[in-house]
Amino acid sequence: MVHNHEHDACCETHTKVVEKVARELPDEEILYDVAELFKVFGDSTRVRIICALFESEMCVCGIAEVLGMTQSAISHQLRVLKQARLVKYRREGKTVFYSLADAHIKTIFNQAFEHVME
Amino acid sequence: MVHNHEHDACCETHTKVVEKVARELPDEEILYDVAELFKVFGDSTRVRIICALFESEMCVCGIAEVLGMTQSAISHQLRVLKQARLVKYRREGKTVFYSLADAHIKTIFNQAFEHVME
DNA sequence: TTAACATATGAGCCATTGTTCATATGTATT
DNA sequence: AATACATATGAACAATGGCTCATATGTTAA
Repeated sequence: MVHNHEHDACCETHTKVVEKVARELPDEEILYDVAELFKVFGDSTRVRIICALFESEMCVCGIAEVLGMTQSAISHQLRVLKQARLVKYRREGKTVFYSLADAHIKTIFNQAFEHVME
Repeated sequence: MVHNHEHDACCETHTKVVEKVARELPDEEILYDVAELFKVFGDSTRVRIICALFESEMCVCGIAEVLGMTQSAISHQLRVLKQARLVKYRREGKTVFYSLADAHIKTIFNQAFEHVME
């Protein structure tokens, strides 16, 4: 038989906790946005781009050279970072320089580094 | 013609920056692990599970009830969180209680919330 | 040991996504 | 205007990933 947990013993017992947690959980929409933000961070190419930009603003082909990837691949990923408002850019002649747009990024990444190095 | 950026004007001009950034970029392996960590955070179901566990330890079917999802779906995601060493669990009879295993998670999530709410 | 409950897991399906390739857009120089 | 360089973008393909369904494992009580 397929499980139906609406009225099983375990959840009956813990109804108080379930209701409390359900009440205090942040809005669906915010949780979705947080997941979307982490999704952007959840790719090693984008992580490497962000870490490169921690050091200095860079042009697209500069980033491509540092990471050993094609200009097209980098440009596509910069688009993702741009849409998430994580990078900003300025044009200088033919060249476009990208840099980080948000101060929270550094804090988030520092904590992440601490976690993976423990 | 296919672009070849090994010796173009832009990267010639910015060689200094490229070399500096390439030198200071963290190890490949660490950057990969950081991306893997964010990948785990980059799903709204897992974000909701983590936020639920911020409030209280919970059993699997309790989490399933709070999120309105099947026990199987939650169990699969808890496995991912377990493998990333983000949650721990204790058994009490038939029930398994999950809770958060790492203090960095709270800090990372607080910063993420601040970013999406600005 | 049999039945019932709580959780875990493997296979399969559908959707998402990162890269490549080709090409378009934008800018400066001649 | 024509060429060259820097960047952006669309289509297509392969790979990844989350959920469902069925079933297995683990635990307790009768």
